[in-house]
Amino acid sequence: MASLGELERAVMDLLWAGHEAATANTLRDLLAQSTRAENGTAGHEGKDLAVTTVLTVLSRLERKGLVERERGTRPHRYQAVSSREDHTAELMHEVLGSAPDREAVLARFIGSVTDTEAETLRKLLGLS
Amino acid sequence: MASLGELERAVMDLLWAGHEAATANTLRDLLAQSTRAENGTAGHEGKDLAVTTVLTVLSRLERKGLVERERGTRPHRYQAVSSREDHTAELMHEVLGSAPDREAVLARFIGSVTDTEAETLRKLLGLS
DNA sequence: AAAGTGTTCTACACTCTGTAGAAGAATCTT
DNA sequence: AAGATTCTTCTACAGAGTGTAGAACACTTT
Repeated sequence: MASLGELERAVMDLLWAGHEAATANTLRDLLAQSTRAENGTAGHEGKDLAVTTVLTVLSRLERKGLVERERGTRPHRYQAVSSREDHTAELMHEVLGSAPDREAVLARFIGSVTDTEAETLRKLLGLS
Repeated sequence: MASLGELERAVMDLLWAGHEAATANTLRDLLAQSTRAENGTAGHEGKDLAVTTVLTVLSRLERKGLVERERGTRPHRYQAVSSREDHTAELMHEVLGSAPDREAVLARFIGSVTDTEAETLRKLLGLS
């Protein structure tokens, strides 16, 4: 139910990062910037997308339930429905649920978690 | 890097379930069976796929690194590269890694885990 | 009302997936 | 060994999802 294209992902990342509601134009600019950053500023300057492109993507993200838009204000403002953390955690549950033997999956999962993460988990599970 | 179509998924499920290496034909039969099962045996009888269809899917799964084939034997035999549990756990890690703040994601994740699962996790982490 | 700004519709190319026929390769039969 | 049978590979196509954007329509502002 959830799988994002590259651009969709980039947009979500922006919305998640500066979590104020943003307009399509703002996002277009931010996208241009990040692309530019990736290519080390040299030549190849970040390809600026058309605003309509961004709008299309935003509509699709809205349809997917990841983005919400304020239709009241004139330049519509968009924002992520849930935080990146919530969304990611939800995804993890979805994946976990896709296997019949969840416990077994958890075992494997824990097996390859970093030490810090294990510590975090212990803390979280200890208090409950 | 991993996202399966419906049929691809069905094939993987079969390979994961009866984890002997299977031939395309066997799989085709099993697929027909499971489809039939789903539709309650009445009319609509499970649509039998062409063997070539199954082979195509298997090739794609091989390309994706999920399936391995024995080319020695004549009817080639296919098997899953890793167990469903390993694969699922790996996927979970992939998802987890897709967010910058893993610890935060883990917190949310733990927050909505069932009691049994929490218990399992505690055991695995050596609490209790 | 005209100009400017923003949004929706429509469209097209490309990739992925389901689906399978045609053609080529290996194996089995007699 | 030739023919029949079985299996695999190539090629193809349709439908969905995604990136991309122009054209047309709607709202604001002056």
